[in-house]
Amino acid sequence: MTQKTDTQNRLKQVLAHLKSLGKRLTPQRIAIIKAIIDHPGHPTAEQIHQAILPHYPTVSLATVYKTINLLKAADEILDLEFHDYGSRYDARRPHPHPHLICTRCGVIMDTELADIETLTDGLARKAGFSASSFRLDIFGLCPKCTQK
Amino acid sequence: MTQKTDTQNRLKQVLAHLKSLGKRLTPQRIAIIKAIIDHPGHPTAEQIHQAILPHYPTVSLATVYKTINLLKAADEILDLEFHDYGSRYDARRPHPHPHLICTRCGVIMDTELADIETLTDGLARKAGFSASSFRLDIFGLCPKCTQK
DNA sequence: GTCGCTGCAAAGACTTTGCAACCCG
DNA sequence: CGGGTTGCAAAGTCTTTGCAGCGAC
Repeated sequence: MTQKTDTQNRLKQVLAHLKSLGKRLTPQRIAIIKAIIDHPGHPTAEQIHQAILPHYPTVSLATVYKTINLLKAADEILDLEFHDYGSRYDARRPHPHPHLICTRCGVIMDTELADIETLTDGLARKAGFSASSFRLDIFGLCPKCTQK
Repeated sequence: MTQKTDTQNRLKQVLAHLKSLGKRLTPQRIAIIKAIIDHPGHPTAEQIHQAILPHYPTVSLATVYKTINLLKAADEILDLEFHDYGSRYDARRPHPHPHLICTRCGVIMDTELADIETLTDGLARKAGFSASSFRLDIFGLCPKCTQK
């Protein structure tokens, strides 16, 4: 219930932002963005495409990529580029946050670390950098795979 | 001087490890590994290849990739996979460490953070993960690009 | 009605693979 | 000498791009 209204609000938020940027809200875009936000995990472009096909059988994978790039330009999506697990997207929480990746089953979990930006900013400043973003991936075994 | 013996020692260390794994030390491999270690920055596969060609004109890019994968399997190289800046390699310091990446000029700098593994291990444990590795990239502007 | 967007197919960048010849140990 | 390694070319994966037609505003 709360879950549902959350994703609905997030969808409205993203669509409003795109509109304010002068972008057109085509049915394809709305369907793609909805699919990304509704996905419980961190879907690949292919998975997003598959989720939409039942509703819009003519939507092409190219349009999915174009929409993802649109969202990236608007800072409304997080693009996790893995060579081993493909590019994964997160439009629910576009703000950078650490991820835990299971090297056995490939599951990706979100985490939070309150002072992470203080830490990365400090590291950057020491070297004369001005930090604007970060990415922290922690690889290991998830609870299920640890047991086995 | 010290710099030179450092890279020489590192080269010997890597070669000894490969030998202990039963791998053959071909001239190509030695040249490739030396080129990666001698490179002051974080070279691409292409840059490694170019660095070797004057000495071994017949070495193919495929062999460079194969050797890189050999080093990865032996945990003797760090593979920084960027979509925007290509895959970059670091055979000097194969142990994971944070990197600073300039989003304007593309320079990649090494950093150290003493308690980083305590931090990542803690984050992982909270979620029931057992961490084995990590990657921390901090994006921003390098000192030179900040000035401009 | 305009001009951005879509869908198709083709191109593109990067990396891996198949295979015959080669050569390290 | 045997089997790992090399070099070439071809294949493979993922993503982007060109372009004609379409449709959101």
